[in-house]
Amino acid sequence: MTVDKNNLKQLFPDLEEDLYNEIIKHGIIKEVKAGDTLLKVGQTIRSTMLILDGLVKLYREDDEGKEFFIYHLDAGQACSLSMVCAAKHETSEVLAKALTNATVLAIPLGYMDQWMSKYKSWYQFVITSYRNRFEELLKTIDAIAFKSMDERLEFYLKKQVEKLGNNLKITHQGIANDLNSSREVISRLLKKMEAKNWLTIHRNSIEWLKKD
Amino acid sequence: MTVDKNNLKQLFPDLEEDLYNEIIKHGIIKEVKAGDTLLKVGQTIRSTMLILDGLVKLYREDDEGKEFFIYHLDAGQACSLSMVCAAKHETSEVLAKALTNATVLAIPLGYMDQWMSKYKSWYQFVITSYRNRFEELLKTIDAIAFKSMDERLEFYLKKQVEKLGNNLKITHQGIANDLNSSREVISRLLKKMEAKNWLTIHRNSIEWLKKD
DNA sequence: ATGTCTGTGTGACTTATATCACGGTTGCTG
DNA sequence: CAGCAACCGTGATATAAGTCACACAGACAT
Repeated sequence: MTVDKNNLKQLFPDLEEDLYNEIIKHGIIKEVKAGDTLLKVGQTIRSTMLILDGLVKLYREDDEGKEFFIYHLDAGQACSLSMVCAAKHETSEVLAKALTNATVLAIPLGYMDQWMSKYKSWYQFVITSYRNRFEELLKTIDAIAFKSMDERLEFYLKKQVEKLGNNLKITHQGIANDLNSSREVISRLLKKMEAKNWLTIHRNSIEWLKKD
Repeated sequence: MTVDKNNLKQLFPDLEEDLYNEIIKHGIIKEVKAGDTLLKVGQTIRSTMLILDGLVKLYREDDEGKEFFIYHLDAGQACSLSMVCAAKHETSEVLAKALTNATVLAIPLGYMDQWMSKYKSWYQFVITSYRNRFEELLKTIDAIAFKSMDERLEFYLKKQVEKLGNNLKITHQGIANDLNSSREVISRLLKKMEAKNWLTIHRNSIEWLKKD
């Protein structure tokens, strides 16, 4: 995949003309396959990443390697963490995995700083990015602090449907991992939701029916 | 309380000379009393806040008004959320309360933008602030996603001790609220910790003994 | 078709946490 | 001092979630 200016404008509107040119000039395109790890916990970050295509999943990892899903990044978004870490030459605190084949644009960290003072739109973009990620994190906290498993499951499925469509190719075990629960619990809860006609369960997939 | 440059330099090192002058010139000092609310959920934010003195507690609120503690801000820190919200004229997502009497410096949001491109040190400060808050949030997520109540309580008490000293003036109910648990549970867990000589329980206060 | 692997369904059980219902203590206030 | 309110301790019980054990079903290779 290649990037041209129109392409960029669609994904990242409201940037300055010159900035698009710079991005095209200095950004390094990377293609990753579904399932690939984009960012490991503890990895030093040398560039900011803009998602051009595909869907990326962010996880938090615990000591024993259990992966807790925190949020998605999709085309037109930036990995705020990579921004902030990059700016301080620090290491990653999260795990990022491509859920689908994806294309990302890596911006070497030098430009990040430079553009920040040179282009007001870049500064706006970074700040907005941050705010959005922060909000996602707060929503995640709400879910685990205040909600029970069935509500969290509903919330989770809705997020998936929003990004991936009504037909989710996912296993019960996969959901359990993302929510840091266990397969049996998820299976039983899904059963209840099926009884309420919110969804239908198939092998290796779930079809979401509920509207609102 | 008033601010002079030396004062500022101690609290916020590594900023440019001119920037200190601007901060003093344009910042508005606000004194708040212990227990006061600095920021309500849903409130529109018009300025960025720098904490000059005292300790502020940040909460996330649920639909029924339950308050879940997320992190502290103390002197020398900035409310990142106020920064990001300010930049977009948006409303607050969190609740901030002064735990002690506190002094904050409000920077009208216009300067926030201006300084961002004018002073590299300001940009660095904002980004660093962000990163730190983000990390706190991730730690909070770790705690609730992966840990059990006793571990969370320990983690919580340690954070309090770090900020407030070994003698915590707090009730069991207060802790329960912060952790979104119930008084009885906290009482019982504290009992166990007392048996392990980690702390001693007094009426209205807890004395932390554990070293490491 | 046979075996094997992965995904799913389900009952029985354990455990952590929440809730209920008390009773006791401290300390303030009229 | 009486009375009240806030704080704390504790047993009984309820509930949600996690764990264990096992059975079964579809997919796929040999």
